[in-house]
Amino acid sequence: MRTVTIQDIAREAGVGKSTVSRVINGTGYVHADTVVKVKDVMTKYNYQPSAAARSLSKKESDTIGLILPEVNNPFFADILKGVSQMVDKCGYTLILCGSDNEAAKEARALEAMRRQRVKGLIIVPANDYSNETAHAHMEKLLRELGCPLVVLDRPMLRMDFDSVTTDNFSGAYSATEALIRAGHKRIGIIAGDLNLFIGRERYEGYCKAMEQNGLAVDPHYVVLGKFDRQITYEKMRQAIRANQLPTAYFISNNLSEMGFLTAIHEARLSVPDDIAFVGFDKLQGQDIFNVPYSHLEREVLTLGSKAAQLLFRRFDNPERPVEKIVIVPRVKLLGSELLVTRAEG
Amino acid sequence: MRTVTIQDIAREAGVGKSTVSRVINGTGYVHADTVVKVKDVMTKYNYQPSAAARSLSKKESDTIGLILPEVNNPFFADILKGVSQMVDKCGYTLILCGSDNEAAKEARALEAMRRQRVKGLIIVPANDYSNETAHAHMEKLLRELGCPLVVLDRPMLRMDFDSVTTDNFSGAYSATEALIRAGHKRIGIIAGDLNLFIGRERYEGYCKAMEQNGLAVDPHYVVLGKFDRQITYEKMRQAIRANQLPTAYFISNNLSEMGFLTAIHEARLSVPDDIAFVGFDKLQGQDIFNVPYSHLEREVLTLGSKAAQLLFRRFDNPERPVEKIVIVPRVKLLGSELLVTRAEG
DNA sequence: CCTTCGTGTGGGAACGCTCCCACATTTGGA
DNA sequence: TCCAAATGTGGGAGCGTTCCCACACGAAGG
Repeated sequence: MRTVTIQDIAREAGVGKSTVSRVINGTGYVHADTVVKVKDVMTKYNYQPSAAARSLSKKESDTIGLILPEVNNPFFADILKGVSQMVDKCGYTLILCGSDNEAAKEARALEAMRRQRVKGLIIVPANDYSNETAHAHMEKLLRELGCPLVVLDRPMLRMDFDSVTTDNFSGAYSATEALIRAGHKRIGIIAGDLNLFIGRERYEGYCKAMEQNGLAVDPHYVVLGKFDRQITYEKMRQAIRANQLPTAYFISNNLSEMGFLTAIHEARLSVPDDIAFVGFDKLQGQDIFNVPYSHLEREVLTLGSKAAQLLFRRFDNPERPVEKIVIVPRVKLLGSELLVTRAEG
Repeated sequence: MRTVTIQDIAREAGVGKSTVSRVINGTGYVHADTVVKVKDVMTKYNYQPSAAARSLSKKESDTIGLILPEVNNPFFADILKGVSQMVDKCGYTLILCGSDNEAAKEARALEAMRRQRVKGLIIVPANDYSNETAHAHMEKLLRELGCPLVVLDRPMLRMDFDSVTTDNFSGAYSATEALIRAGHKRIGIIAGDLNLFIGRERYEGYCKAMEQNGLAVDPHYVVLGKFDRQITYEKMRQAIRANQLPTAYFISNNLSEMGFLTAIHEARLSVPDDIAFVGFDKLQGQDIFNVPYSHLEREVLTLGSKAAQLLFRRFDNPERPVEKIVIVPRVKLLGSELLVTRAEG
């Protein structure tokens, strides 16, 4: 039971394969009657043209590659959804690879994408390659790709690629400022991994907001959670036991937030009476509990679909100038009034 | 700047393209020196063979298709992770499509998979096709695929395909039984969509456990949440307002659980003192709150990787008998002692 | 009337691989 | 010593498309 080819369809319909090709692609002149006849035969044999043969012949595939650090992290899953929907809507096929945040796996994924001759690639880099050598290596890999590329979420320094990223600095700044406006003076930060670009940006946004408002950053209130749930949990336990808590925290990401909350609940501290906070991105299902879990909100699905759109726009016009879209997260206060009551002198 | 082909490599290395092909695939006889020479040239030119040309020639691709109802639902995201890792590990490339739980989109995804000539397909059906016509149509589509297939999570009746599914009946049964053993007599159910197979199975498991233990199913305690968060929330509000609560619930899935908890917290009821429950699948981050959120646990990542393994085993031996793996979820009680205190006379 | 253009159609080369076959060289056993 | 097997290599057909070119026909314009 061989798979049916364009030749089979042509023979059955009594036409040449060129005509069938024209019907499939809707190109050139074909008599209306012929179109009907050919389409009938295609339906009858349930024919689907081979993408491999087509892309070999056209020297161009209809696939879009996507490389994500972790496919089941809710944040990346949302990005995936956004990309997937847009890719699907525009008639492309999605090839997905996970890098598990490892440069080696990422390199392998890039090789797979090259073998597949993807028409375009969207990548959330495995890390931010702030190290010069690693950065140069990655840059080389991306250049070698030979297809349009969109860098998503994690910025790559100095790279003139299209990108969709978040304004981490201003996000952290406005989150911290919101706490200050609510009357807090002693504000801490659960910092992320300061070796990562986004970790530093968020830290600096926090510092700047403090400084601008005449508040000092107290090193005792800086918790190095490294974007990790377990680490954050342990550091927070320490801080609680040492009785070294500020009145509020800016928390650098959702995983740290989970570690933070676990420690807080364990110690039977209540939010925001004992401790207030604003987190970067919301926790899934946080709204179940009628507790004021303020956070920075960004349209994550939109991140993904915008990246895909950027790619398609580059297909249409390869010469257009590099476009860097920056998403500014908004502060969403779910318990602002409670925050105010916590204000100190 | 053309992409470099096997011919280019052959010319540069001073050998025939057949030899290069043998080096790439590690087949046949090639002199050790020649291997080194060819590999050097490939590295130098950063050559990657075209997957399209290869699969056209071999009449077989190295891609695996995956169709999921919702890519950003944490449950399916975990499945995706499991599949992705296994597919990657075995040197295949993953093509992903989302069906958004719509039969039409699913059919389009299947067409894409056929065009891509995927070597195998893993599918979580958009719905359970309990309707005869819909079922027959879907069955036809799957048969036409012409490649090995694994049905995942949602069983398709009467279909002799390899599959990995959950024993929903016994899961619901043991969850209900756990509540009974904890001393509860008045036990309700947040039922899922009873038009869906898994919804019915879970409902029947609950009924059976009640019956076997001499307890009656009180229709007042049957909440039809349809696996939907909002619907469950509203129905629960009603039940609370009408003061028609059992002492415990079996909850059919994680979305219902979210709706349930929202209503419970809103009414300031506490778990498990006012109301106890066991849910199907755990809520992400539920362990943040030191509250006894008992649930049915299943290794979701494993679901995905097992499906991939099943597929690969069928590649190795197309004639092997159909294998149906059934995962039995385990009851995980996080507050069993508290449940007991709630026991009635 | 012949030419030109618009419309409709078919054949063949090319895309970059794999795999079969042909052939050359070396090795080893009778 | 000779022949067969093992080792090593290259060429060409074929995979299923697209696309260029050739061609056929009728209508319109000179």
